[in-house]
Amino acid sequence: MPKSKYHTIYKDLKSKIEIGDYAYQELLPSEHTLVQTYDCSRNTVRRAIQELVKDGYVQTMQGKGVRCIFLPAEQASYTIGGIESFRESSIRNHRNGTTKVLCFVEITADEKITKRTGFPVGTELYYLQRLHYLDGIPLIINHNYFLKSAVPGLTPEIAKQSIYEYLEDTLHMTIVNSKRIMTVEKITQIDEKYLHINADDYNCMAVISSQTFNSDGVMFEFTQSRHRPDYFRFQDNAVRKAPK
Amino acid sequence: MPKSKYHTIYKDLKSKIEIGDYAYQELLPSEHTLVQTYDCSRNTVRRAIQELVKDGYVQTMQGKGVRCIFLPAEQASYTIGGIESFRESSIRNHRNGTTKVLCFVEITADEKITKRTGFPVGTELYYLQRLHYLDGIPLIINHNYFLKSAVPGLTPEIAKQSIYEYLEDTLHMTIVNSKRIMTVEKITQIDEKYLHINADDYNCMAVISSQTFNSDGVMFEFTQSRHRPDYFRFQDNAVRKAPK
DNA sequence: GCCGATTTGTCCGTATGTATC
DNA sequence: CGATACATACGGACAAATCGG
Repeated sequence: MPKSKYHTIYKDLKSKIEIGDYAYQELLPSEHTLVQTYDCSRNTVRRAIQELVKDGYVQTMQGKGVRCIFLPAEQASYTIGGIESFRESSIRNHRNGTTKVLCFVEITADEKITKRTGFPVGTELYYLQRLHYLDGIPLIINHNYFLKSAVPGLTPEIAKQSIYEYLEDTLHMTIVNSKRIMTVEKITQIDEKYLHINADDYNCMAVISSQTFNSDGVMFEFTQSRHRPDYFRFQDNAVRKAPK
Repeated sequence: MPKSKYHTIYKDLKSKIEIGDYAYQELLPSEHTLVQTYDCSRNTVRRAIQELVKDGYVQTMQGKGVRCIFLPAEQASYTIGGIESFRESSIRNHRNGTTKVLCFVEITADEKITKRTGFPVGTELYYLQRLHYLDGIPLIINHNYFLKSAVPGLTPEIAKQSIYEYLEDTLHMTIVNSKRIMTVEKITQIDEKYLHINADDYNCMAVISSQTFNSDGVMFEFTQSRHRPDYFRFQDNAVRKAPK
């Protein structure tokens, strides 16, 4: 939705890089040049470049310039990265994603749930189990805990489509950030049953546990995503901070 | 190393949050107030806050303020996150890390290596296998490929200590960013042998493949890190971008 | 509902520092 | 050494969202 100037420039540069207008290892035009190109201040150009750095598209070098380090990813497998709904990443990867709701109940957080999710004891929650298929193959089992007060009117029908679409488009919630922990865990009987994995083949799952916050600073979701290991691929770009 | 004003403010606010001066869900002082506190411009304060957002420490809300969303992590297990050497993360987690060099050879990239690492065919490389112990337990096997021309004078002795220390302190290289892909892969005989894992117990490993760039825009390292699944824990904070 | 005060978001122009060539 | 390029910092202006009266 951001139609700000810096965001426009960011998108323009990003697409130019993806198209190949700026090749791998090539220098982008200098900030001064970009200021003239986009008729804006240097701060605005710098902000756009900053976003590209975060994406791992370019690298700034004081005194030298801004170098493109974008390499088109091998889209062989299904990749995930930022905060995305299953539906969004399906579309981005040009796949056909569908969802089956295995379980949809209202629960109240007890000690055990509190320990796992971080919701205080007594909090009213929706608990869902959902199975995500990609091109007909069951890949992911999600265990979602949603804060009932923040996500009113959730139904199994919505859960079958896209909950994030409902939150953002209907409830006008803004999803902001997500703390995630990735681990590898033993396969469970539920995993085995729904994902059709042979434990002789793989006896582990890739697990992403996440706490997600909205723009009111409320943690409204805790989710444990259990991924079939042979289809799991998580991409990331990290920027080094000088130690100390 | 950065002794800039915004970095000083960033560190100060960060430590205040970690100490608990600003509690979970509490609002930080307004930008205007912070400007007076630190005697600087608003831009400088905003930049410091921006860093805290990236760290997942705070959340900004237009018209409301800046909310602290920092929760002290359960440091039960060994967590990794940003670009860090094994030595650095050992220290951060208050553990005793040691390294054993299993293999140290000079090789030239062939088709197979090129496909895996992204180094062009014919590139001269150091190839290392290293085993990392934490408190005496073998946890990680690293397969490192270093660009020989960018990392001259590397020795097994250095590899036993910290390669990043050598790169940064001795060669004065600046490590900038790292593209990482996390997957789950089947355990190999090498893994089994050195990490003492029983394949009946876990037959998978958490694998992080990374391409790392220095400030010259040169990809000087490709590494595959294979982690014992029962000790693997990767932390992350993602910021949602509006879809489209 | 309106209005004004507060707070963050965007954008501009300028000046100075630092690194590269 | 000077020219170029990015990094830091300042101050000001207006927009957008929020909140209280």
